[in-house]
Amino acid sequence: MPTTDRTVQLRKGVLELAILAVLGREECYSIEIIERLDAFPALTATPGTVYPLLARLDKAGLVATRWVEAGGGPPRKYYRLTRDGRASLAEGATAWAALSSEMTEILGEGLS
Amino acid sequence: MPTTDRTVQLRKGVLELAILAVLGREECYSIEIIERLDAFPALTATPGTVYPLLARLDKAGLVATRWVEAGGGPPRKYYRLTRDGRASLAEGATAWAALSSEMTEILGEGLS
DNA sequence: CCCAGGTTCCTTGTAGTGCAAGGATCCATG
DNA sequence: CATGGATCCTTGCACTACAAGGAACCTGGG
Repeated sequence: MPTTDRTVQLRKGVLELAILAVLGREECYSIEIIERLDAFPALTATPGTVYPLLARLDKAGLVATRWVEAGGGPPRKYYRLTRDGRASLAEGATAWAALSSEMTEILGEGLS
Repeated sequence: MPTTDRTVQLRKGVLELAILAVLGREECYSIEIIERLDAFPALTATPGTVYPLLARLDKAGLVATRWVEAGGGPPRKYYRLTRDGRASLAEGATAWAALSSEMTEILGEGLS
């Protein structure tokens, strides 16, 4: 699915939550995160989107990082959730559930 | 539910679709739209958000407007969906369904 | 007659987000 | 040593949500 203008707008603010979810499962470095997201067509993101977002999460204390040497390339910066990050993920999942359920309802009414 | 920073971000781009859905059910004027949205806590919007959004929809040809005299106040500007607006609502509903299903999946994986 | 208040419309300025484009660094290989 | 791949990051633009505030219209009381 191409990145239409609509999906661009729909995804605003959602990517942060998606990235927290990816990191909730496993510690990852940036390009790994991008690849995991790429498995979900509606959540595909480019480095230009992901890097600033990770920097924001780091600054906010939701993720922590460590450098890991990698054979055949520069070291990789691994990101993992902090305690605050896990709490934020849980909160976000709740907020998402509410939004999702209300959108389903209003869309059901409107499409009649 | 207060308008936390998270819900603000989650809603980006979603309000347009919600408004199209409201208008899909019935022709409304601005304040009526705001009231309908207010019935959904995660979708509450202020006039400062809704007016520019309606202007964008009008400019894009997704809605059409007409003035209706109202006793006890200034005339009301009623908005209704155009054919393009209905098509956009249908497209948006599809995009939303995809996003929603993928978010549910990735959140399920991440919250383990 | 007029002004106070409710209803409706709209604009402006700020902060936050997604993204394309491009640049910098490190390592292995030829 | 130069080329290429992998990894990291920054900059600038367009778009969105929102708070704050302003303008026009009508009714009803003094």
